Amino acid sequence: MTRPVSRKVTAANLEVGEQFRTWRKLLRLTLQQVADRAGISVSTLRRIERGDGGVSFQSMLSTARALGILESIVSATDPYETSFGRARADQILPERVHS
Amino acid sequence: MTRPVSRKVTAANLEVGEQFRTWRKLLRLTLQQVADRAGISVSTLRRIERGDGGVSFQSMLSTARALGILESIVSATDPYETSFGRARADQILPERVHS
DNA sequence: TTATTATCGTTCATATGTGAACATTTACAT
DNA sequence: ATGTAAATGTTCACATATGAACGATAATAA
Repeated sequence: MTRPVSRKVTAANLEVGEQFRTWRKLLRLTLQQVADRAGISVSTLRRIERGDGGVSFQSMLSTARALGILESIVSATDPYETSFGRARADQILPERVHS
Repeated sequence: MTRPVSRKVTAANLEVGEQFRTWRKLLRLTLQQVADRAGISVSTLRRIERGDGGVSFQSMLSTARALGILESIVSATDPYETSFGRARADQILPERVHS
């Protein structure tokens, strides 16, 4: 990444990290337990919760799965979940691109 | 990442990549345009859309911001957006951890 | 208190993501 | 059909994420 990361992105990264930590606490799991379930190291999980930029998206998704919120993330990026996406899709896209 | 990534995570990664691409098409933007707005290279953006594992979370968030769906992702991971999170939070957590 | 566990903050070697450049193929408009 | 822009798929040097190990601190229980 050549260009410095925008503040909004940094803030989002930080917030997601805190939310992951909150999820873990709600589930009464330790860093070790979640790391094991996610298949990542405790080091990386701590980086995630710290909002440390640069953690791989895979590690994030694996952690999300370990916390039971993977589907939630996937739906959040689905254009067809928004009125804008549904409205524009019919005009622009020939057909649904994803299932 | 020592342990192989789970199939569900791989599928999620793939799906998010497709969705990002759909968003870009809906907005009638080229790879170059989105990459510029996100502050990442076209190479990385292509890896994202391809669902190529291992792209940094920062790059994903930067791209999400360029597509206008950053907030959507952040709320997707918010425990307080779920009934479970709200219900358990009062019992377990002393106070809200994040704003 | 003491013991036990969890979390934190380092450092370091290794693995891997990143950006750039190139040629090639596809898509789109005229 | 022809020309132009976009997308693709390599390769490569460089930057950086990853996992492990260490000690220190904090939290929890006995």
